[in-house]
Parts: sequence; structure tokens; C-alpha cells
Amino acid sequence: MVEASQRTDTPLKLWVTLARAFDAVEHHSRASIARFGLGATEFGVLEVLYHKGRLPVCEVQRRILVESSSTTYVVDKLVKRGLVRRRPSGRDRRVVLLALTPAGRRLIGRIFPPHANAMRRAVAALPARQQAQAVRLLRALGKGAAALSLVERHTQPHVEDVLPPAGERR
Amino acid sequence: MVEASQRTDTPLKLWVTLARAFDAVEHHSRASIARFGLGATEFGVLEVLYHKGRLPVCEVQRRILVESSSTTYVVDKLVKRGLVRRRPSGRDRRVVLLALTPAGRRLIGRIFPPHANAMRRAVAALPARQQAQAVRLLRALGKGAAALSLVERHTQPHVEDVLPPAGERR
DNA sequence: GTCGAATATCTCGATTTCGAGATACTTTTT
DNA sequence: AAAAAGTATCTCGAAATCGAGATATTCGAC
Repeated sequence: MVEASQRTDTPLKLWVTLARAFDAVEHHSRASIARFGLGATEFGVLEVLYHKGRLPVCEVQRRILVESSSTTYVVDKLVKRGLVRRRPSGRDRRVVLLALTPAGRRLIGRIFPPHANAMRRAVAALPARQQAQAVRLLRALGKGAAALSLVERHTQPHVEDVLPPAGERR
Repeated sequence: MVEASQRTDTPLKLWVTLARAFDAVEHHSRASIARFGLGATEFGVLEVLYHKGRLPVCEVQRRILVESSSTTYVVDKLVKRGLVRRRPSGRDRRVVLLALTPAGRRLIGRIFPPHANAMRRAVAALPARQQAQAVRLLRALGKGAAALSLVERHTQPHVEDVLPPAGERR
């Protein structure tokens, strides 16, 4: 055990608080979506197609925040259930366009509003003004962190100050 | 596709922004931890034991934000690697106390500082003052959402405004 | 004190997610 | 226009995570 000089380490505290807040709110999201027999990721796909219309797989992937292999997996399931269809794009023959089927549109159209309400309730502890404030801060935070990832991808794989001796790595 | 009256729906925007920010920052966390051949959850266990000392499993679980079955799974792995030990608690015979072994302490002691640095960099896009501001807002948001979960657990399972007709549920 | 509710941990099977790479195509460079 | 680099999607196997429930123990109300 080590003394917590974290007492005033705002950056670390921010990371912890962000994780906790996300977890708490996400819980509501999961629960709300589960009512309808969908997983969070499946819902995400339906939702983005609902709001943005036909989209390439890669675009959907970017928006639902999972890896490409997971996207394929989830889309497969939705296609099997007849909620989404795949179609090749004329312009770029690598891309596959996704769109809702009529059944998919009906489903998400019925599900989305109550889910949105659940999410509004989930964040309602924060008064409107502070919500807006939080959006601004989180947007900057997210953009900054994402940008940093891009930078680091073009830098050396960044072996840090310390590496564990071979014996204790696995 | 549906027109986005989301234009000014701050609560929903907050949820989306929160998710994006978390994802972006978490990416750094994962990458940083992966350098040392650990998973995020394994790291979490080591870290909490490092900073808090011996703890019951349930306490660790609460802090690393995963379900109890996952906690067992991760702790198993750490025990097998000789980084953590399990020991029964005298007072409450349901409880199992977790603690770092000397090897575990050495490992996390070497890994934690560079990881903490990585996380400080990850959130550094936000100036100090705004970080503090964000911590306050996120804390309130998280507390509020968590409290709401507790309330709802004591309420009826809350079948919402709408339910899909049996045919389209699975 | 006893009985029922709550809590702590674990087991087991199923699902989800990831990561590394294959493949096919497009864009950029030379 | 050929080579190289980049992008989009998918496959496959491994790993992480969950959820329901089993078991043991403790707490709380009566």
C-alpha cells in the first residue's frame, strides 16, 4: 500500500471520475435497451442508421465505438433478424452500405423514444446549465485524447520510462 | 432516417459526449496497460490493492466496475501468476480478503507511475482549471445516475411507455 | 432465538469483444 | 502504369465479460 499523493492529482482524479460517471450512466443505457431484447451495440447500429440513413460499415463502426470485427458480428445478427440489409456501394467496391429494413425501421422507431427518455432521466441529476457546461468540457477532453492517439500512431510505439524485466512479463 | 431534433437536446448530447470522451481516454489507458502485458481489469485489481491495501473481493469489485463473476475470473489469473493472494477474513466467513504478494507489489510499483503519466497526458488537452471543473460535474453526474439505479431497483422493474409487440421481440 | 431477506463469493455456460491477419479494392507515389 | 501505401470488410480463434443461479454466511425483524 502506498500513500495517496493523489489527493490533489486532478488529472488522475478526472480519469477516475470520468470512468465512474460513464459506468453509472451506461448502466441505465444497458438496462433500458435490454428491455427490448437488444444489446447495446445492436441498438447502436439501428440507432445510427435510423438517424443518418444508409451508411458504409466503416462509418457505422466509427460511431458505435467498437472494433471492426465486432461490427461485422453485430451486423450479421441484425441481418439474420431481418432488421438491417447489406448492399454493395457502386462507387467504391470495397464498401458495403448498411440500411434499415422496414421491420428495422419500425422497431427502432418504437424503441428509440422511450430509450431517449430513459437517458434523459439518467443524466437529469445535473441541471441544464451544468449539462451544457459538461458537454463543452467533455467534447474538448474527448477531442484532445483522440487527437493524441493519432499523433502517437505516427510516433515510435513509445516504450515508456519503465519496462518490467522479462521474467515478470508474460 | 429521422430528422435530428437532437439539435438542442442537451441531455442526449451529454450522454453521447460522455461516451465518446470516455472511449477516447480509455483507449490510452488500455494501450498504456497493454505495454506491460496486463489487461485493464487485471491492472485495476493490482492498482486498488496497491493503494488501499488488503481488501475484500466485493470491495475490489465495487472499485473496478465489473460484475462479480468477472472479478473472480481476474483474481484467479492474478493468483495463478503469483501476484495476489486470497485469504479468509476472520470476522465474516463469507468474505475473502485479497492482498498483493511481494511480486505483485513490485510489479505494480514499477508499472503504476508510468501509467499514471500516460493518463495525465491523455487528459492534458483540458487545462487544469477546466479539469477541476469537469471533475465536479462528472462527480455529480455519476452520483446522480448511480442513485437513480438504486431507487429503480426498489421500484417495479419499470416497463416503459412502450413495448414491442411479441412478434418482434426475440 | 428463529426465519426470511440480504450479502459475499464462486461456478458454469453463453455471449460479446477483441486482435491479428487475409482479401480485395483504391489512392498516392514514383 | 506499376509499385507502394492506405482503406474497407471479413474470418478465425482467443480472451473477457456477463447473467443466472448455487452455496454459505450474516443481519434484521419479530
